[in-house]
Amino acid sequence: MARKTSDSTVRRLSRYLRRLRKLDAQDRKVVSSRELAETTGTTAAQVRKDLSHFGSFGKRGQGYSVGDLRVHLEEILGLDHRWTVAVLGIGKIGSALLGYGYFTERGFDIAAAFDSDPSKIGSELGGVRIQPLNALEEAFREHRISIAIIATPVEAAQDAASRAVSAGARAILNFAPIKLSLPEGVALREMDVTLELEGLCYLVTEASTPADGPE
Amino acid sequence: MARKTSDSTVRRLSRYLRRLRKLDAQDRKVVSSRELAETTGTTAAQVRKDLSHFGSFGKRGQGYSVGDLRVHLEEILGLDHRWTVAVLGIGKIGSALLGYGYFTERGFDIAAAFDSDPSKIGSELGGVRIQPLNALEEAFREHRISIAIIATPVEAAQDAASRAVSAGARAILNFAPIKLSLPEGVALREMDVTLELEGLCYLVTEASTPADGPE
DNA sequence: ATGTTCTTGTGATTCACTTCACAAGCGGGA
DNA sequence: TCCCGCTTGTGAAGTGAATCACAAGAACAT
Ligand SMILES: NC(=O)c1ccc[n+]([C@@H]2O[C@H](COP(=O)([O-])OP(=O)(O)OC[C@H]3O[C@@H](n4cnc5c(N)ncnc54)[C@H](O)[C@@H]3O)[C@@H](O)[C@H]2O)c1
Ligand SMILES: NC(=O)c1ccc[n+]([C@@H]2O[C@H](COP(=O)([O-])OP(=O)(O)OC[C@H]3O[C@@H](n4cnc5c(N)ncnc54)[C@H](O)[C@@H]3O)[C@@H](O)[C@H]2O)c1
Repeated sequence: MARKTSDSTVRRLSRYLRRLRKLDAQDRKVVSSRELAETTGTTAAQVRKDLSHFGSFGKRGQGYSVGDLRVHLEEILGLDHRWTVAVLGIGKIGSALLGYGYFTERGFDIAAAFDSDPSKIGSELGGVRIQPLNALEEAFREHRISIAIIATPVEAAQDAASRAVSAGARAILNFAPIKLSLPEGVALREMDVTLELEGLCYLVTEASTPADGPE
Repeated sequence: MARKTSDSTVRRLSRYLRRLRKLDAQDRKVVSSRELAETTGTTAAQVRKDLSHFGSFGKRGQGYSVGDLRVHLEEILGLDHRWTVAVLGIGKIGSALLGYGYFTERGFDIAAAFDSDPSKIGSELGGVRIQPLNALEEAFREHRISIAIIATPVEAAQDAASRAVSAGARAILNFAPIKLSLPEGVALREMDVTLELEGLCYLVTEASTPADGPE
């Protein structure tokens, strides 16, 4: 079964799942592609195409069973089990992540936190003890950590990421504004606030250029 | 001049600019599309296509002048002047943003911060005083704030965003995991950590399905 | 001048994602 | 049983972005 699902499809699937979990909590039994589309910001046809890529989960004339589709999506996305995560760099962003309660209920456990600053080591945040970098390899092995979140200063980010990968990380979520180079096969996503802000600037600027009138 | 630049192009332009600023600081005079591509994670042809959409800034056989191209990109992206930003919700994420020194050197000034918690109001963080929500309209007017960053709990996000828009915000950067509905013409970008994490889970899961062998 | 080398700018092409449109199918009512 | 309203699943068509490939041009050496 040769998958080749695009990033944008995966992002939408995540959104559908988020919605389905909410509907499930509200005891809704079925949902149509139209409703799912409206509440996640896409089109009904897109929803059906996305899902049809993995199987046919709906009933014609009726819609999708909220519970069933939820389970299917969790399986497709690999969210049918919990994931163990490590955070590297417990500064402003790292601390915020350790204190973010929502991760747990979404299936992510922050199992370890690392910092190079001796004065931070040993203290606890969000129930996680901050460890020195030399404890990294063992912690990754012990907790079978597969995802590392990089929240170090930009100069340290590449080293931190490489080390996490050597220790067994198979995916990196990077908060530092730098292009990481990682070995083939390691997944990478970026959270780049400045990049997004600059994108907004472009849109605002473009929208207010008086140069071109309507049409 | 009918622009219709795609999001992905704008994102790349931001990356080029980031690189150019660094090269400029290092006193590099010229750069080729090839080098720019390699250091930003794309292809030379893509770099040239992106730029050619706005004009021809290079010299054949030589490459691009770092300084000139930098200025052009700043102008294209609307980064040839400073932008004033407000943060709504000064909790874990909001505090991290107020303390993020890098914004200033990238042309963004956080001019105002708002929170609904009376115990936070009046205190200062990163040189910005936290204000009550009822000061929002005046502050937006006074500082001509056009970008609002939403860092409130998810339940408060829609209200906060709507209020910012009414007060004059033309762009929203949203950290809350919810689909905001905003009037036409207001730009929106999302920072959704959980969505990115879930995307990573999919990639890791997919990469390790033993089902399909190589090719 | 002429040739050589290098790199841009850009039509043409390929590729991938989105939208369209409709047959297939389900449930309910008469 | 047959019909009707509704929604899915999916080929086909449409759209837009990425890649290719090469002529045009710039500098420099001879
Ligand atoms: N604060 C923000 O709002 C914000 C916004 C966008 C991006 N970022 C990026 O996120 C990253 C972290 O930002 P921050 O504001 O939390 O920085 P910070 O300075 O508050 O924290 C960085 C932490 O990393 C630790 N550290 C340094 N070197 C390390 C190493 N080699 N291994 C492990 N830990 C190490 C430091 O001791 C410190 O505790 C930076 O790359 C920054 O550019 C931050
Ligand atoms: N902490 C994280 O690492 C993290 C990660 C991803 C996403 N988020 C999202 O970012 C948002 C903020 O998260 P946080 O962890 O900083 O939360 P938080 O609870 O630490 O802070 C929220 C702040 O918003 C304030 N607030 C509440 N209602 C408000 C209103 N109507 N107007 C203005 N301020 C209001 C609260 O007083 C509080 O100070 C949430 O939506 C969260 O889901 C947080």
